[in-house]
Amino acid sequence: MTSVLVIDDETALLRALRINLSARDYTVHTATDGISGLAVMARDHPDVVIVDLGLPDMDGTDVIAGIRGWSTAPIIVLSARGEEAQKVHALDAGADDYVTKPFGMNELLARLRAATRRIGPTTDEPIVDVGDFVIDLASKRVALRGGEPVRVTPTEWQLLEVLARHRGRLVTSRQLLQQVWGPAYETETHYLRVYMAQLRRKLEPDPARPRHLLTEPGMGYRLHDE
Amino acid sequence: MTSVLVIDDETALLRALRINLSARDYTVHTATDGISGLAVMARDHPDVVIVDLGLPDMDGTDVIAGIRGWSTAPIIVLSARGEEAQKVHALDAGADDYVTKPFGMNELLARLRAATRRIGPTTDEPIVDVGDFVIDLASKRVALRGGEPVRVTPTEWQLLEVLARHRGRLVTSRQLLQQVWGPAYETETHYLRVYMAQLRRKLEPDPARPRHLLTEPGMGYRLHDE
DNA sequence: GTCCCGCGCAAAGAAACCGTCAAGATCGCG
DNA sequence: CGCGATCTTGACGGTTTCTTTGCGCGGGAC
Repeated sequence: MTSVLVIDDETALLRALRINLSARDYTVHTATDGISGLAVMARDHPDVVIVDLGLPDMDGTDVIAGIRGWSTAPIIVLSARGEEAQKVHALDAGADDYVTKPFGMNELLARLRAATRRIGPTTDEPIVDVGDFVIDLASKRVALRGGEPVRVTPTEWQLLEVLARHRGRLVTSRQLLQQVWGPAYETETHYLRVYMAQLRRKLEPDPARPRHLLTEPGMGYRLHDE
Repeated sequence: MTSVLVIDDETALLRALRINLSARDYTVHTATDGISGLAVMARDHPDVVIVDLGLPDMDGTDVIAGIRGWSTAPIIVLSARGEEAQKVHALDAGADDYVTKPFGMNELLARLRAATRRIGPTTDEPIVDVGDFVIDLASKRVALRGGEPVRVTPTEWQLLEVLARHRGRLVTSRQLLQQVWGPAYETETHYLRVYMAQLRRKLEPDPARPRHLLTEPGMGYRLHDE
């Protein structure tokens, strides 16, 4: 999970950001002045920093420089003043982005996504290990426990991918058919049986008694990880 | 020296940027539409891209997506329209920054510095060694294991490069066609077969039974290393 | 106990896909 | 303008994959 440090002395804005960021599964740290902002930065090592230039105790660029002294975490600057010289100053001090108030929350969130995207694939866990076989979602590959790769057809892979993305949870037949074959095939439950059998034959140690590609009678299927 | 690609159909702006960037020791490439922009991008591999959203031939976000398919170079978007939805759209497509016209040249230059500063300490491995041959992405060269260089045509190279940048991961036919031939060729899968055969003839020890340029039937191709 | 529906299994024809060869078409260069 | 290299396009056979069909099993309803 990505953590964000917000340094701003406007408590209203601080609260708005806390609500919006928390709702999107960011961990939020806050500070209302430069000194404590730097302290929180040093203590919690957030992944991204959002800092207001108009802090009561320090000049904003000094805060940026203080962070840049030892951290390369992306810094997004907020400012009520949009003068070009100030933007240049802040960016050259080490800021990654500069947003002028008033700004739209969606824009800030998009810029935040752009900043976090750069710091690498901290995003998802693209490998699902269920015990007897391993699904690599990024590479689109499946391998048995021993490491031996397994060839799966496009349809088999799509089916497996949907199940893997819902690992452990039940996926209804309708959901699977809709995702793999399209909305028009919602009732063709027979396809599921055929392809599920093929996947089991390729992946399960004992296809007749599946341990991971489980049937939930009358409901759907579930990828059980061990 | 840092190289910048500017994609914009306003020749006045293009000239202004060329002058300003050249004066600051950037190498400047230019293009006036999306298609040629992507072509220059693929050919010259600039370090940073500045792209106008209002291009005559393509939607700006498609240009961004086309670049993001295989490159992580920073992208700065220019736009006459400053609507929030458009900003969000462009940033989520892969842009790093969004500047609304009219903008100050100093601000743009500062944002450019911020963008290039980030790619400074990149740990990119520009050489891909798959065992039987070696791909040098920086100097655009391929050589067999023995060191003997292999001549590849421009199209062959582009194809190989996309695969190399996704080394080990599956790349769908659509992705390859879009990157190499352009978005209009997404369905011409025949090209892939012809060129993949040529690459295999040149690079694989046994072209009939490829060990690295692998086909994933119905899905795409994969460059298998080691 | 019997019926019936959902499920697993196997297999075969149809359709889509892939590799290969080779003949135009096009481009760049001298 | 001519030439070679490169890119496009077409045809064909072999293979993989998808769809469809049929059959048997087993559990729950009655």
